[in-house]
Amino acid sequence: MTDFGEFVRERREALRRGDPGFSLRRVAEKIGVQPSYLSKAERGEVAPPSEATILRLAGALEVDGDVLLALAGKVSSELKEVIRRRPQLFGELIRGMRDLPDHAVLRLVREVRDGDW
Amino acid sequence: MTDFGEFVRERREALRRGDPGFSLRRVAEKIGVQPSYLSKAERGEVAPPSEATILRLAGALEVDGDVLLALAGKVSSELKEVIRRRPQLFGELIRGMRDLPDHAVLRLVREVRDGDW
DNA sequence: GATGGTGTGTACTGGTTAGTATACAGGACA
DNA sequence: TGTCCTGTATACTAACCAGTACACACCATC
Repeated sequence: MTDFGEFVRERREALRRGDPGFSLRRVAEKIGVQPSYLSKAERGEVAPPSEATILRLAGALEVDGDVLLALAGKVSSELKEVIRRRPQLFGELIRGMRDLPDHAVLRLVREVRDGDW
Repeated sequence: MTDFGEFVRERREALRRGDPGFSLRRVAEKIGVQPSYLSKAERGEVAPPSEATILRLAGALEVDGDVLLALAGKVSSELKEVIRRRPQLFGELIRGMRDLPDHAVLRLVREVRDGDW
């Protein structure tokens, strides 16, 4: 699960090349944690932060929240909430899509988005 | 979140009307927990059990695992795993389906099931 | 009236989560 | 040379999680 840390560090350093405001300390301050904690999280020395902290971090680093959560081995509680409301429906749907290729999933995404419901 | 407990108790008592093997003690034994713990879980005095225990309980009571997990405020880690693999795709899909009526979701379920991929 | 079943109350626990607080060493630059 | 910034090491913690262990009181019924 240290993909999370690697990703964050690389993303932050990349941003920092263009803006010194992305030092570890400044980002830590922006998202409201101790610099030592962010340091350890980036190096995978501690488990990834909580969902709330990850989402603030995603905001600060301008990356997709769901992606950063996934790298941390988590799923947004917003998505879980949707599933929890209709568990059998979403359970079957998601299990059914497990092995579908990306393009097939994407087709459904679009079908839903441009929904003719 | 005591819907979980109520549901379990009612389901168990219903089953017990036809089969005395569904006493609290016997079910607890079957799923491998202490009777006092199952008692408290049924009355909502403790938080719902872990995912693994809930799934064994669902098996013992012959109910859908996803449904019982949902009543416990959880989502199967199997489903989370599917989402975690393609977070942006599934993130958008699920968010997009949040407010769709059941029949629309069901249509997609069928579309996936009878997949013409 | 003991035995065996039922559910429940009380007390405790080891491990995990999500961090804080503080001190430290190295480099830039004035 | 001092001071300011960088990242990191060390030590600690309050709250929560997922239970266990055991004793208790209440019924049946033999």
